[in-house]
Amino acid sequence: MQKESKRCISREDDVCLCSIEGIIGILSKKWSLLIISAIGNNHKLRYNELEKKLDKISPKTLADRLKELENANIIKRESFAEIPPRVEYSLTKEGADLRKAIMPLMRWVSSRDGKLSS
Amino acid sequence: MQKESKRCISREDDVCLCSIEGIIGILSKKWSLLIISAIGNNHKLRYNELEKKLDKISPKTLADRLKELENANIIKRESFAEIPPRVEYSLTKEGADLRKAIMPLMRWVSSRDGKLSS
DNA sequence: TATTTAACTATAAACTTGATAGTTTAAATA
DNA sequence: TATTTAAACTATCAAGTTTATAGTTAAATA
Repeated sequence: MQKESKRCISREDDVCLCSIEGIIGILSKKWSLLIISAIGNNHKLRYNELEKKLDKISPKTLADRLKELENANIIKRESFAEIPPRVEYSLTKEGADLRKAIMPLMRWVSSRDGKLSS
Repeated sequence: MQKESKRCISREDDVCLCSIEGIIGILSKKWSLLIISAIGNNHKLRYNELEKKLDKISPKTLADRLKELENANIIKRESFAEIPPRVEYSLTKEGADLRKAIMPLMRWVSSRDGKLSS
């Protein structure tokens, strides 16, 4: 009861009982939403395909975010023992659900950014 | 054409043409989504009501995010010449649209965090 | 032996966020 | 009269995150 209200954004409305310590803290990091969208839109992506699509991300940040999202069970990493090595990232079931949940946001963002740049 | 593809997450799918330089960069900062949700869920909130609802945010970060969201035309700031001073934050029309776009995400987040903490 | 390529790792600088104390204003209180 | 009170911040420095850039690893090939 009281434990819950501490981490509530609102008591009247149950839209959000989330704390920054949870998954929202990961999604609020720079690049997370774009990484999830990119992988989702392309079904599978390799590390350097992501690097290109996400124009300007640093390799450290990309590697850190991928690990974090993998640990959170949002994305899956598959590596193939080839030379040069090949690693493919895709969304898990949970990641695909999350992607659906962020699509309205991404649409809103692209329509707004579109308006400005057109 | 080429200008667009540089900042595209995907060319096949128009769900996201957004770059981290735009509004997504602001929304990807820590606390932004929770601030927008909190204000939206409560219609209007004062600075220190936000501070309490957003348990653990620092005053600097809250002040910075509020200014940034105000500049981006997501929230509106109204101050009243009283002692002690009163300032109320609410969503603009654009902010309200954004909030609608974020609701599926917030619901997904709270159902997932809920599972973990129950 | 040197080269090639994907997928990172290492490191130091730049930028963002956090913790804590302090500022401002004027009415209410001691 | 001096002190207290309260909201909405600002100032400052420490801590954490992101960037830029160079380097590592592996094995087939020139």
